[in-house]
Amino acid sequence: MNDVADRLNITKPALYHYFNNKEDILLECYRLGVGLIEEILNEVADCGTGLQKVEAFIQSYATVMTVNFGRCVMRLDEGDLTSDARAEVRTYKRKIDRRLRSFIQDGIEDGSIAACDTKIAAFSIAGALNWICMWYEPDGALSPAEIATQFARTLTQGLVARKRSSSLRMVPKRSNSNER
Amino acid sequence: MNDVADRLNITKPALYHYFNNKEDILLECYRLGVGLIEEILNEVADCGTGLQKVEAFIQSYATVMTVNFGRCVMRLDEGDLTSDARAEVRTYKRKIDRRLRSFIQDGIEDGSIAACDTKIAAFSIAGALNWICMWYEPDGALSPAEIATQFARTLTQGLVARKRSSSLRMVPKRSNSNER
DNA sequence: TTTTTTACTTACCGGTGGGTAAGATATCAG
DNA sequence: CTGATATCTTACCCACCGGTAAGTAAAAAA
Repeated sequence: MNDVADRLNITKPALYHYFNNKEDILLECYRLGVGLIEEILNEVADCGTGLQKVEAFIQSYATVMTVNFGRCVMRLDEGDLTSDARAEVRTYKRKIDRRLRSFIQDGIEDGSIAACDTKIAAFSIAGALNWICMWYEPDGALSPAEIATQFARTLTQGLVARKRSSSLRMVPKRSNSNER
Repeated sequence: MNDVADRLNITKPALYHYFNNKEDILLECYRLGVGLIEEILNEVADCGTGLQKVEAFIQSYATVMTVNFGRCVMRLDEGDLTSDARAEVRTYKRKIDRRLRSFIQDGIEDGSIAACDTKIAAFSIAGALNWICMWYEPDGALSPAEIATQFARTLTQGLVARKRSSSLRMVPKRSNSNER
C-alpha cells in the first residue's frame, strides 16, 4: 500500500480516502480488465462462422493480455480474496468462459469446427491466452500484433502440416488488421 | 510456516531443522515437479516425428499438471524469489521450453508440422498446459486422462473442421471418449 | 558409560504491512 | 461569513509471519 501510494505521489491514508481496503483496489483493477474483455466479446459476437468468432476472440483477447489492466485479470489469485470478492470474480470468469464455449459450440453446429469437448477446448484456449501475461514483456522481441496473429492461427489450425487440399483455406481479409 | 508445520504434526522450529528457510521448501517442491517433467521429456525424446513428440509431450505434461508437485512448477511465482532462486528456476524453465521448441522444430523439418514461429507456438502450448492447474480439481468432472488426450488433440490438430481428405486422418478409434 | 548427534520443543523477537486516529487545508453550499 | 464536505497529512497501532535462542529427549557412536 505504501508503494502504491508513493507511485501516486500521495500518502497511504489518502489512498484509503478513495478505497476501503487493499482488496477493493485489486477488484477495481480487475473490473477494468474484465471490462476490456467484455467489450471485445461484444464486438466479436456476430462476425461469421463459429470458427471465425473464436479466431477473432483469440486475436482480441491476446491483445488485451498485453495491456496493463488486461494482465490484472489473470494475475489476480482467487486464493487471496475474501469470499465475497471471490464470488464476484468467479461470476466474471464464468461469463467469459461461457461466451467462448458458445462460440465453439456455434462452430461445431455450423460445421466450421470439428466435434470436440467444448469445455476442454475452451480451457485450452483460455489457458494459452491467459498465460501470455506471464511471459510477455513490452520491450521484448514479440509485438502484441505478432502474438495475437500467431496465437489465432496456431490455436485454430493446430500445429499439424496439412496438404493444401481443396478450398479449405477460407479465412479471408483478416490478414493483419491489428497493428494499432 | 506454522500451517505447514501443523500439517506435518511438528512445530515450526522442527521445520527449520530440515530447511534453511521458506524459500528452500518452495524450491524443493519445485525441483520435485521439474523432476517429473524432465522424466517425461526423456521418455518422449525419441518417439517418431516431431508432431508425435509434441503430442506425446502434451499428453504427459498435462498429466503431470494434475498431480501435486506438478502444480508447484506452475504456481510458483518468480516474483517472490531471491535472485539466486530465480536464476535456478529460470534455468529449469528454459530447459523445458527449449526442449519443446526443439520438438516443434523437428516437426517442421520432417514435414509433420506446418511452418510457424516455434517460440510462439511453444508458448501457446505451454500456456494451455500450465493453466491446467488453475482449474483442475481432483474430484471434478474431468479426469486427467481425458484432459491429456483432448489437449493433445486440440493443440496439435486445432479446432478447425477438416474435410476427410486423403489419408490424413490417422488418429483412430477415438470417436468420442468425452461424454460426461 | 560417556559423548555426540539427531530430532525435536517452548518461548520469544523484530520487521513488515494493512489499516486508523486525529487533525490540517481547501473548496463549496447556503 | 458559517458550516459542511472533500482531500490530504503526520503519527501511530498491532496482528501476523518468518525466523531464532536455548534447552530437552532419545538414539547412535565411542
